[in-house]
Amino acid sequence: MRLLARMILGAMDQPTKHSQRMTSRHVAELSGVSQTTVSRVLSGHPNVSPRTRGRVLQVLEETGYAPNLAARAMRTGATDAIGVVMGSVTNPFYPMLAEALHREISKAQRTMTLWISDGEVTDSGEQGALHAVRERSVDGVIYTTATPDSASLSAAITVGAPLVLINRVIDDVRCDSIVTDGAAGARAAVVHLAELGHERLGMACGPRAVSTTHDREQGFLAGLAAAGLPVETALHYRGDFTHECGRQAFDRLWDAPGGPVTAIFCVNDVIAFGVLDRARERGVDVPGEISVVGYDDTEQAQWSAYRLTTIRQPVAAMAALGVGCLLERVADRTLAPRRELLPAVLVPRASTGPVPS
Amino acid sequence: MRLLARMILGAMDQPTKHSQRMTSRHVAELSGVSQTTVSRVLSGHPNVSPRTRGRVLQVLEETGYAPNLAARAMRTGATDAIGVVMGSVTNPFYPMLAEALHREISKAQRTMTLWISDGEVTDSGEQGALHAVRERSVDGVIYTTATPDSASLSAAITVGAPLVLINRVIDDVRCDSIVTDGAAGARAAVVHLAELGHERLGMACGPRAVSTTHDREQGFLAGLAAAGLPVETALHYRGDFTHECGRQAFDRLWDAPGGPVTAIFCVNDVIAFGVLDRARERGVDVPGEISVVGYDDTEQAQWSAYRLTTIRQPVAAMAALGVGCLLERVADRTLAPRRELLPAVLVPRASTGPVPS
DNA sequence: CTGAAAGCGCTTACAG
DNA sequence: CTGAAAGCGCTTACAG
Repeated sequence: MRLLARMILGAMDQPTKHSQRMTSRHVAELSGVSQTTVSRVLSGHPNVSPRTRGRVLQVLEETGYAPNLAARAMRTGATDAIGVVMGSVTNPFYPMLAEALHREISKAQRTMTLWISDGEVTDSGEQGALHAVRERSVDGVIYTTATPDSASLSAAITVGAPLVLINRVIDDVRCDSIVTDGAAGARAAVVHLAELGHERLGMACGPRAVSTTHDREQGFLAGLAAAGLPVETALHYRGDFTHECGRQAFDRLWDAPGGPVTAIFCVNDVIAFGVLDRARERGVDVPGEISVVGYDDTEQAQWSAYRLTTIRQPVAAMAALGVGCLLERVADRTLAPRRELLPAVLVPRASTGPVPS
Repeated sequence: MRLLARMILGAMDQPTKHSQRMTSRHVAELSGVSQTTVSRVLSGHPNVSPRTRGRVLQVLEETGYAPNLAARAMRTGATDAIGVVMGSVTNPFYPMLAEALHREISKAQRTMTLWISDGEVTDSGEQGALHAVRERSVDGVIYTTATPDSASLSAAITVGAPLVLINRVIDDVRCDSIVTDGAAGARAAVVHLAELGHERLGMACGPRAVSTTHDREQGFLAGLAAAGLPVETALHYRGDFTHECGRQAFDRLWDAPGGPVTAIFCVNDVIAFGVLDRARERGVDVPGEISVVGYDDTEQAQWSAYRLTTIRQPVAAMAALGVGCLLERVADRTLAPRRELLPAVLVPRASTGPVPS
C-alpha cells in the first residue's frame, strides 16, 4: 500500500503528466479509506470518525487535491458558475457594476462567466448566455442591460433557467429584477435644479425602450410638475448613451428655438461629460451659464474636469441583492419573481449652480 | 416508439420539469437510432449515412437539444472555458482589453470566466484563477495584470495549466507572453517632445516591479539619451496608476527644485488625466506652459476635456494573439513558451505643443 | 455505416 | 462509522 502510494505520488510530481491528475480515488488509496469516505470528508459530512477524518485531511493537504468540478457538476447538476451579461463596458458604470457583482459572486464561492455584447450585434452577449443556459454551463444568469425586444432573453426564460435582471426592468417578464428608483432619482435632480431657480430644463436621454431612460424621463416630468414648471418635450434630446450624444444634446438644447435651457439633466454620466465638454468647447461657463446633472456617479464625475452633480446608484447593494436573488432561485426554482427598488441619492457637486440672472 | 416519443416530448414541454431536460439518449429514442449515432451526428463524424443524419438533425432541431457541457467536459477533459484575470477595471484600458478578449474567446466558441482583483487583496483574482485551474473548471488562463511576486501565479504554473501573460511580462516565468513594445512607445513619446523643443521632461510612473512601468521607464531614459538630454531621476514621480497619482505628480514636477518641467510623460492615460486636471486646477495652460503625454489611448483621451497625446496599444491584436496562444497551448502542452512584442504607436493630439519660450 | 459498452470522477442512497 | 455500487450524460475505442 505504501509503495502504491509512492508510485502515485511520484507520478503526480511529473509536471508533464499533467493530463492525469489527482482524483479522490488516489486520495482514498493514500489514506487507506474508501473513495466514499474521502468524498464525505470533503463535503463535511458528519459521519466520519475524527481519526479517519484527520488522516484524510492530511493526505488532502499533502497532495493539494482539488475535486474535478465537471464531475461534480454532472452529479449535482450545478456548475457553481454564474453568468453576467453586459451590453457595454465603455460606459464606466458597467465596470463598476461588474466589479461589485464579481465581489458578491466570489464571496458566494462561485465563478463569474461574463458576456459582453459586441458593438455590432447588440444581442450577442445574451445569445452567449442563452447558449450556456442550454448547455447547462452556468447555474443562472444576471442580465444588466436587458431590453424588452431581446429574443435571446425570452428564449432563456422559456428554458426555465434562473434569471435576474439588474439595473433594468422589463414588464411582463417572469423573473426577478433589482433596480434603483430612477424616477425618484430624476425627480430629485429636477427638484435640486428648481431650488436653484432653474425653470427651463432640458434632458438628454437614451432610447425610449430602455427602462432606465423611461423611468428617469418619467421622474423628470414628475419633478417638473411638482415644481410647477412647464413640460416642453421639445427639450428632450434623444440619442444613445455616448459622450458624442451628450455633445449633440448640448448643441440642440443650447440652440433651442425658444432660447437656451439653463440646465440639462442627463440620463447617465457619460452623456453629461459630453454635455460639459461641448459647453467647454463653445466657451459656455458651467455652472455660470448652464447647470448639468448626470446619473450613476462614476469615478470620473468627481474629477476636477467635471465635478459633476449626479445621482448615485447603490451599486454594491444592487449586486448583493442580485446575486442573492439568483442563488435563492437556483436553490428553489418555484420562488415567485421578486422586484426590488433601491433608492438613488443626489450627489451635488460644482456642475450645478443658481440660474443665471 | 412514437408514443414514447410523444411522452418524452410532452415532459419536455413542462417548464416546471426543468431539472430533467433533454439528453442525447432522448434524441436517440426519438430518432430511432442509438445514442452513439446521435453523438456522431453532433460531432460531425463522417461515418453516418445521409438518411440517418437527416433524421437525427431534424429531431435535434425540433427538440432544441444542447449537449450537457459538464458531461462532455468529464469525458474530454476540456471545459471550453477560458479564464481572464484582471487587476483593475477602474482604469478604462482594462475594459477595452476585456472586450477585445471576449470577442476573441467568443469567436473561438469558448466562454470567458473573469476574475477581478479585489481592491484590498490585489492577488484575489489570481487566487480565484488558481483555484479554477486546480478544479479544472477552465482550460487555461490569461493574466492581464501579472506581477512577479504573485504566489498564485507561480502556483498555477507549477500545476502545469496553460497560461498566457498579456500586457505584462515576467522574467524567468515559463509561459507565453504578449506585450506591446513599451520601451519603443515611451521612446517615441520622448522623441516627439524633444522635437517640440522640450528639454526638461518629467515622468509619472507606477510601481517599479510592474513590467509595463519598467519598460516604459527604460524607453523614456533611452529617448532622453537619443535626444541628447540629461537624465534627472529626481523628475521621476512614482505612485500608483490612479488619477490622484497624476495630480500629485503634477504638483511634484511643476514645483520641482530645479524649476518646473515643460513636459510630463505618464505611464498610462488615467495618470495623464490627473496631471491635466491638476494643471487646470492650478491654472497652468496645456500645452502652452506644459505638455502631457499618456499611454493606452483610452476613449477619454480624445474627449475635448483632455485631447491627450498618447501611445496606442494594438488591443485587438494583443487579444487575438493571447487567445490564439492559449488555445494552441491547450491543444499541445509541450509547446515552447512564446514571446510576442507588438508595436505601439504615438497618437499626437492637443496636449503636446512647442516648449514655452 | 451502426450499436453495445466502458469509463471520465464525482455524490448519494443503500447495506452493513 | 464505513464501503460497494449505481448513475449523472457524454465520447470513443471496439466489434460487427
